Amino acid sequence: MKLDARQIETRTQELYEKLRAAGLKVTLQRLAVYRVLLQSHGHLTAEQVHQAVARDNPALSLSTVYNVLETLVKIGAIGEITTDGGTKLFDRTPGDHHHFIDTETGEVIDLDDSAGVKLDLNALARRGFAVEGAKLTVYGRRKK
Amino acid sequence: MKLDARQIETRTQELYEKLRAAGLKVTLQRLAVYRVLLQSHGHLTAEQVHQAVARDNPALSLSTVYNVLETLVKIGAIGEITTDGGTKLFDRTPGDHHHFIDTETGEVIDLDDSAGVKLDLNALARRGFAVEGAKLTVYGRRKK
DNA sequence: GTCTAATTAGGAATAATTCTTGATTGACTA
DNA sequence: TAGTCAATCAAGAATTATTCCTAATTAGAC
Ligand SMILES: [Mn+2]
Ligand SMILES: [Mn+2]
Ligand SMILES: [Zn+2]
Ligand SMILES: [Zn+2]
Repeated sequence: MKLDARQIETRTQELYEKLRAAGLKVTLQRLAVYRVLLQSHGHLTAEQVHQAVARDNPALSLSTVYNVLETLVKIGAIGEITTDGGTKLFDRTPGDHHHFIDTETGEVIDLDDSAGVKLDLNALARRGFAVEGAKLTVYGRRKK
Repeated sequence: MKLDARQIETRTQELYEKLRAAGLKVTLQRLAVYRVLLQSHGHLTAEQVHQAVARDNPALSLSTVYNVLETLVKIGAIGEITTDGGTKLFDRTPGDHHHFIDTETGEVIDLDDSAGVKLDLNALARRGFAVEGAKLTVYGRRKK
């Protein structure tokens, strides 16, 4: 699912705020990398980000992409997930949320609250596990 | 949680059967690597397996450890998980199951059925997702 | 015991990520 | 608006986990 123009605008404003709040500079490189993620389907490798960024901005180096992505993760502007194969993906959406991975296409889809995943970890707490967070990955095929 | 001697014996028999069923040879290296995992707390990196194996078997090379682990995964004798940091861990227990990761110690603990995790994915199916499997990772601290 | 395909040891190759360093620049100041 | 400087960036080297390659060894069939 792609974001519409309005959502991208809102998220871009948020980036300015988060950078300022962290005392970091607003640079062309940070904006470019962030926008690539916002405009994507949601989950990209560093290399994919670099390629997409390079279309408009061929001078932006891969190590800068890594640098910027790390910074954006640190200030909570984006997220980061690691798939079973070990591939690291940068995630348009920060914060804990669940994923569906299509076993045929490899596509990664966010499962937000409306997706209807019911997860109850209360019994864990009663057994001495202090739960701080949880990540679920569902595998299968998306029909139609 | 470590396995007791009886469980290790049973699992070792299973390895013989799985290797035979797959038409593969029973080698000293395969037995040694498998036993290290059975005797561990459950989840080890390839390097940790190599170090543990090297105590009794210093000639067993790291590339053989990788080879053997891959074979054991392929025949379903062990499992493989990738943590959020990207670390690949080989898992004494094959098949889909959930994990708890202690955010303080890094320890990985299996959550079997008795742990009381309740997961309901039926609503997903109604929304066009054909579920084949699911992996949950819970983060937090184990008390006491 | 012989034979042969499977397996192993050792090292080279690969690939993703991180590190290092000198050049560049965003943002504050006057 | 220009000066200043710490923050940031580009480029490439280094690192590290994993995979690949190949000649020597060996399990298991006969
Ligand atoms: Mn997401
Ligand atoms: Mn397990
Ligand atoms: Zn996501
Ligand atoms: Zn496990």
